Amino acid sequence: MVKGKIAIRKINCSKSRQVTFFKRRTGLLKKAKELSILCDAEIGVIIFSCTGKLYDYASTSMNSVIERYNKMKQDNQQQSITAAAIQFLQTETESLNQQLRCLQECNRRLMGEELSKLGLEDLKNLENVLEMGLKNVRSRKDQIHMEEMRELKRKVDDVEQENVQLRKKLRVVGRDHRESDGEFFAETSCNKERSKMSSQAIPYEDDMPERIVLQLSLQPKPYLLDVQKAASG
Amino acid sequence: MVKGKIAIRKINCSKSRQVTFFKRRTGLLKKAKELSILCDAEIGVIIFSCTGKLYDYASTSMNSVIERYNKMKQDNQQQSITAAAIQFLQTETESLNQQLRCLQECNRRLMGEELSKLGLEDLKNLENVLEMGLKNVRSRKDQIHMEEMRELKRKVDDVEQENVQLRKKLRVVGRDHRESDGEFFAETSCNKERSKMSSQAIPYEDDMPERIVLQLSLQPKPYLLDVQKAASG
DNA sequence: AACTATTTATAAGA
DNA sequence: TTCTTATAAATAGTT
Repeated sequence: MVKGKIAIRKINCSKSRQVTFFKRRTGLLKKAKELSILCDAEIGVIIFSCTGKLYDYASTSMNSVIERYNKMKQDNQQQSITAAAIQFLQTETESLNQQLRCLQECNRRLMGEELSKLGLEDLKNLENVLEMGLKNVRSRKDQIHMEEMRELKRKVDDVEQENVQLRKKLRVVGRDHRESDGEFFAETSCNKERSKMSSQAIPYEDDMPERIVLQLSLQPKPYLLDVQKAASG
Repeated sequence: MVKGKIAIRKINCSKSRQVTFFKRRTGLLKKAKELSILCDAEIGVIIFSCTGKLYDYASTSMNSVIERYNKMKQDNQQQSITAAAIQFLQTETESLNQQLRCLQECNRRLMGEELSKLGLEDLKNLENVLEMGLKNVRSRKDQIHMEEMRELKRKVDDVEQENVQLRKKLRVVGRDHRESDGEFFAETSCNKERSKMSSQAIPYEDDMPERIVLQLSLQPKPYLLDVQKAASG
């Protein structure tokens, strides 16, 4: 615009660009200031250089300007969306806390705690639920025992089969080599015992723990503490 | 500043101020645009006229400019705080959901569901917890029964006391009035029966429900659905 | 950063 | 608001 006007397009020469940026930036901010004073306007100017440096001017304060701008643009993201997000998250958090408290109460009752507020009808229901749960747990436990037994029985059978085969082979080899020991191929008492065991169920070993511990490994304590904190906070 | 330069102070004449505002505002926005293009800068200009009208320019978008500005000013309210709030709430929500899932799993197991993943050791613990819970529930039930019984017994005693008093009074009144019926004051068979009952425990009426309903009134279904939704969303 | 030739911006008036 | 015009300001290119 002076001494030969320039085209308004990005200045390629980095050095010139830097100088022009300095001059025009100064000019722009000066003009902004003058306008705000002359016309009693609230003005904010934000400039980021291509190197990322920030230059700004605000007649009042940038926060005031931005806030006013956001207020004016009702459909604005900057505020409306974040406000909505906060609202949503707050509601969700509240609801989750409520749900947690409810579940916790339920849990405690299932563990036989805090029963004083319950009426007879509730207690009867609770008793039924617990009985059913206990039945299921025991049933599942028995199932696991049965499976383990089946597995063991299968193994014993396998080993016995192998035993029979080995004995046959030994007999053949022994005949070829003219054995001298007549006892060699007789069944040992140990073998007799095993073959008896394999033909009937292995007895159920009921190793119940000494006394009840009211802390399930599936519900660790630290977790419960966190819940308490979150619910009260 | 032409045809006689002006001082940079608020223009008193409303008309002039308005005209100057128009001219300079146009100029400022033009300069801002040119600077952004020439020097590849990100620029945002926000102008509020003294009448409250908004004029703005942003080389990219005002949200982008404001966001970048806020990011640069770490100590800013506009975003840092809301961003932190959102961050916090999101973390909290996540944690609460996690806790809910955990508690739900625990709850289901206490109700004898989803046991397939548990090992023998877990099942034993669970069984113990359920036994203990059941014991507590039954104990509480008995306690309530006992209280009710005590209450009833007390009432019976009271009524009997009253009865005795009434009988005494009647005897006095009867004597005064020369009664003719000798049977009048004898104990009735009903009275005899009652006095016997009051001196011993009322039999425990075990009205167990027909069959188990796996839904506790203290854990309503709609609530569980909500939890599922929240956990999966 | 300073100089200066010019272009721009714009105050005042219409 | 827009146009005109005289003139102040801004600034591109150079030193």
